[in-house]
Amino acid sequence: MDSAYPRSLPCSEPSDSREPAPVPETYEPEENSASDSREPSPVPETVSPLPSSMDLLIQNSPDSSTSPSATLPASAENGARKEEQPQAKKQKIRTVFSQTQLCVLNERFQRQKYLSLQQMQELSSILNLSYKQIKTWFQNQRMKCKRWQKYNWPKYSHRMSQMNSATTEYLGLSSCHQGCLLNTNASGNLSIWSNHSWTSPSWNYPAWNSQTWCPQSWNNQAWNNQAWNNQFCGYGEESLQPQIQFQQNPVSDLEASLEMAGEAYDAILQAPIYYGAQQSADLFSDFSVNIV
DNA sequence: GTGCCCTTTGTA
DNA sequence: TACAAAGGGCAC
Repeated sequence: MDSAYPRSLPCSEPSDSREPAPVPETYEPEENSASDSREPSPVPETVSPLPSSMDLLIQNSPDSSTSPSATLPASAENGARKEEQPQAKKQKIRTVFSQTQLCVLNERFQRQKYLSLQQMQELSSILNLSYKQIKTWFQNQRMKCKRWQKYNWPKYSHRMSQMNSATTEYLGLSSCHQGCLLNTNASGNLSIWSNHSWTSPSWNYPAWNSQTWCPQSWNNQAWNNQAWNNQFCGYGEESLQPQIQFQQNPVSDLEASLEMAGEAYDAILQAPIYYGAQQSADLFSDFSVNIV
């Protein structure tokens, strides 16, 4: 039944939803080719916030859709190159993004649902992910948002006037498995609070149970003002586990990376622009997040 | 021709 | 069961 979502969604897709795409995505095939000039670093084993070793493989993850010949990355590269058996379906590798990666991605997504090629590349290099992964992630996030809105927003638009009940309900259905907070305290420490494994007793969409962490960057007023706020307001700090903490060096690796990007981190600092001064104050005060 | 949307696949 | 990635169709 929900097999077909309207092409124009409530998710307020930017008119330029077609992704600026200054450059054709044809790079994909090359993704694993030597001409990876675009891919900052196919991902070497340099940094690795990556939780799973698989990630390294993905970096070269070929885009079968465009290049059937592009096959197994790294591991198989041993010359074995499973030589794309015409019909050999490439094995899927499920990437498990790290908290850090998710935080940055989410932060970015909150601000921008569509990234240009360059922006994605930036992110990919910062996070040590492939462009394709970034792209896919954003794609998935957009879809998640759409579905979330489609299935849940109506309810909230309804309760707009009933903030309290909306809060309760939202908390009941929001499961931010991937959510996390970047906590920059007064002392300059940056920590990431993750809220893993929150369950959602009452989620409406089957496939959505827990993979939804929907950002507030939608033009949707109701969402901006309520849902997002509520998403966090209800979570006591006890439910937030510090996943990463950069205690001594204010300029942690992550922070440094973000600064290099000049965007992601900036996004954090600019968070208030999404809410009103008051809203952001309320929102963050609940978590003792002091943005300096 | 290229990229997005949506569905399906398949691993963790 | 969650969710990243592949597959297919469609719009521009």
